[in-house]
Amino acid sequence: MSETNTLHAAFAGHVSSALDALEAAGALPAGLNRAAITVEPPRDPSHGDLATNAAMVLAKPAGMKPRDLAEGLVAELAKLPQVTGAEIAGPGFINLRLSREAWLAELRGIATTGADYGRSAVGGGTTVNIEYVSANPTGPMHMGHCRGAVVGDALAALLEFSGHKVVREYYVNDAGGQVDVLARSVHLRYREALGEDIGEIPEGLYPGAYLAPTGHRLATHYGSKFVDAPESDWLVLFRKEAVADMMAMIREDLGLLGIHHDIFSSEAELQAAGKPAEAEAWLRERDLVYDGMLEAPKGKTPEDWEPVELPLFRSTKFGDDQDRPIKKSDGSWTYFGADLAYHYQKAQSADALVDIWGADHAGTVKRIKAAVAAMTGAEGEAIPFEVKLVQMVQLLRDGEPVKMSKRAGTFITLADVVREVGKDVVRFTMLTRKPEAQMDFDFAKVVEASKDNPVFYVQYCHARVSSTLRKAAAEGLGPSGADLELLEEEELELVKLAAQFPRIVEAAAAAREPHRIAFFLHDLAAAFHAYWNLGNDRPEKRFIVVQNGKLTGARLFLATQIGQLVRNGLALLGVEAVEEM
RNA sequence: GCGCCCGUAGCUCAGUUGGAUAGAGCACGAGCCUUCUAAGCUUGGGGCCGCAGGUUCGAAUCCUGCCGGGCGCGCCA
Repeated sequence: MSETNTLHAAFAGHVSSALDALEAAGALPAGLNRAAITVEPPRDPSHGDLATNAAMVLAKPAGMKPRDLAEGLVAELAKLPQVTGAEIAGPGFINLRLSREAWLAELRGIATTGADYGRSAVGGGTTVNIEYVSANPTGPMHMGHCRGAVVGDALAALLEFSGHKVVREYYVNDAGGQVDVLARSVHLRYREALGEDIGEIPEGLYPGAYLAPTGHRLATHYGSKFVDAPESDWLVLFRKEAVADMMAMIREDLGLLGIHHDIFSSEAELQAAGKPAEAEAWLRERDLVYDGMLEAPKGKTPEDWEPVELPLFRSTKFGDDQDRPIKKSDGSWTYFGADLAYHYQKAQSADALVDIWGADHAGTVKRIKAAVAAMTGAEGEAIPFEVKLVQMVQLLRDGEPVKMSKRAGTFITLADVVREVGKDVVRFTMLTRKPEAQMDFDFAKVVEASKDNPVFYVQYCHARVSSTLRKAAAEGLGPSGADLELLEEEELELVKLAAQFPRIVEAAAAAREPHRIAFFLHDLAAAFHAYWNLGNDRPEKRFIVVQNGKLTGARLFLATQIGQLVRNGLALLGVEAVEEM
């Protein structure tokens, strides 16, 4: 792993060193908590290139006035060769201006590090397990699964880029009642394959035609031996076979999006291995599971409510609203009972856990967080665990909601959408909104070739760089880092924006928010296009100025690095950059 | 009834995890271009960051309580 010492990272270090110097000189008490100190570009560019709040953050614990502290810091920071201006502003900000050479050096740094620009070691090599998709193995993936799949996958790439080991995991819910339904549905298709007229698929079974091949396969393999056999003879077998086929289909769907998990964990195998039972015993020893009665749900009082004694996990002890059953009255495990053991298993081989769930499961976040806290926090700190909820996507066609009905067979699958608009459009679009906000996916808009469409806008930026380089090559010109001092103010602004990429990546990784990368790319593209447009009216501002080879070389060098940055960002999102449009 | 998410320009949304005078696109207004640097450009107006308190040097951001919208809520997955 190549660690990039980027300009922003360097300045965080410089501020820290300056504080060390003040401490050594006795001008600042030692051992103050510096966690809240930031070094970042101010919103208002007139305030300079970088600003730090260090003086304000430390003033109180140091028992000093912010300005006094700031003066000492300014004196230290002004010694740095890259700093051309350091001043105290507002309530105690320190604003720094950096030399042209400092920015040009960063531009060269992008060229040197290339595809690794933005990569960092902030993750410290810790292992993060990300569980995403985990769609029930009862049919092909539909658009409801798509967003979580993309967000999870982009997050995985982002965390890897930021110095984490990442495990991409899929939890296969192959043990519950819905896979029994699946098995029965397949049994019907099996009979169908043997020539029986099965008529209309009964209510309560999966009607999808995608089950027919499985039925046919079983018919070929087993003949008619299960046609009239009791369910107990075939249920387990049919369940297993059907799940295997469904998972093959789901993997294929995921492959269309470029998504490949490292681990597929089976709920059924987990149960067969006795993991939930182990967890229960462990929890009972600590009085975290007890036999008790659930209260009737409040608000709506169902007539069929009957209190039953069940083994309950004390999730209320960890912030949940109610204790939760881990077993049903028939003795089988609840989803939660198995999921609890599953999370414990994941925690064994990871330093942190992330789950990406659909918003419809929001109600169960507290209990699983409670479970992880209880099971991993028994001795020492509980493992860091986050559940990221992604909101639903509404499909639109020319502004009209696409009507879907599973029964009518008109639901749109993920494969349909990828086929229609392409993997890259799907992936990028899914990241153009923060995950916790609902989003519309309009088939017409996502493929529109206009600046209203962020996918196009960002790709166009990359294509423009490529076409410019092609055109220059035809003129015998190419990028060169030899005369970068010829770059002017407008070009330098572009460099300053580009140089923010590493901190955007770092912040996005820390917040587990890959969509920030997409927004940064859009900003970068906007700045690039704006610069490009200067050349419309002023030919001397174009990238290619034939009569000035040195200037052209410098500008092409800049363009090359912008293109590199777009590729780096898109790579994190799992989107391929295009050479032409 | 309870829980979670959301509420930012007319619309769709960002907002660097507490920073300075809150941003972008669309739409609207005004100019420009008639081109191959093509899938337009420049520029302007537009805000009680849902409301009210609180925390502190400082709040769109954190806390509390309301209002409004969405989702969920039993041993389903």
